[in-house]
Amino acid sequence: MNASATNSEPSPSTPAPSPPSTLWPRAAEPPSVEEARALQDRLAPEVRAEPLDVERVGLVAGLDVSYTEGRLVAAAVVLSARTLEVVDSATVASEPRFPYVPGLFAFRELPPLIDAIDRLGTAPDVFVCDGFGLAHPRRFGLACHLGVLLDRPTLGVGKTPFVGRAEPPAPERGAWSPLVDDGEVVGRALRTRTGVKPVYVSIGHRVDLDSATELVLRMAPNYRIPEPIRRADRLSRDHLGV
DNA sequence: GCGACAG
DNA sequence: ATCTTGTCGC
Repeated sequence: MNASATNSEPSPSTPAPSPPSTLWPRAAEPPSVEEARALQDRLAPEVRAEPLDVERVGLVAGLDVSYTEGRLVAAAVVLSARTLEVVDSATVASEPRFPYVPGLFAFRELPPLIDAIDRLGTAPDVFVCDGFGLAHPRRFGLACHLGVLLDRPTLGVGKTPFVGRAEPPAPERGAWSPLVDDGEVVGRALRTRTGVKPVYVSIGHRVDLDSATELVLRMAPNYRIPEPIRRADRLSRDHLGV
């Protein structure tokens, strides 16, 4: 549609290249910090919140990345939503190609995570990310980015607050309070274990906050961190040799 | 301008 | 993320 919207140097005889930043992370070069923020602003309107029938979710994927001196291992672990048993998994070893910059987490972890997901032999119904989705300065955290990229349901689970504020939920498991940023509800502080500090849930794409909350609670019957993420964390760490 | 800042 | 021991509590 907007074929002339991209400003680039005149290229005399080169076939029109597709817009590189739009295709990221398939693009060869990582974007600059400025380009990365602009890309988030451009893609944020694509995010859709819609109800997800949690009863009918069969497979849930957990994603995480572990690091050690210039190396990283990304892991994707697929669990049966009903039994929480691992039915599939994949890892990929690589090197960080983008620094850790708060707000640009996806540009660091998405490339290896995509690779790991590509190596799966199953098609998960939902992807659970270690981090945030809508609860992000530009409303486009890692979980949103992955969801829009795959056009699949995604959600984020963070261990510490990033943006917004939430009252402490009641101490019982299942209790939650809205996570509000700039007058907007961007997620929930959710108690997955009675008497233990909450996790922070936000939608990524193609789920709504109620569905996300229900799913996270279901995936975390015994520990604070949802089982898919726990397994991905362990797998990536083991594969790294730490 | 200063501090805060997912993992 | 990672660097790190013991310790309080169910």
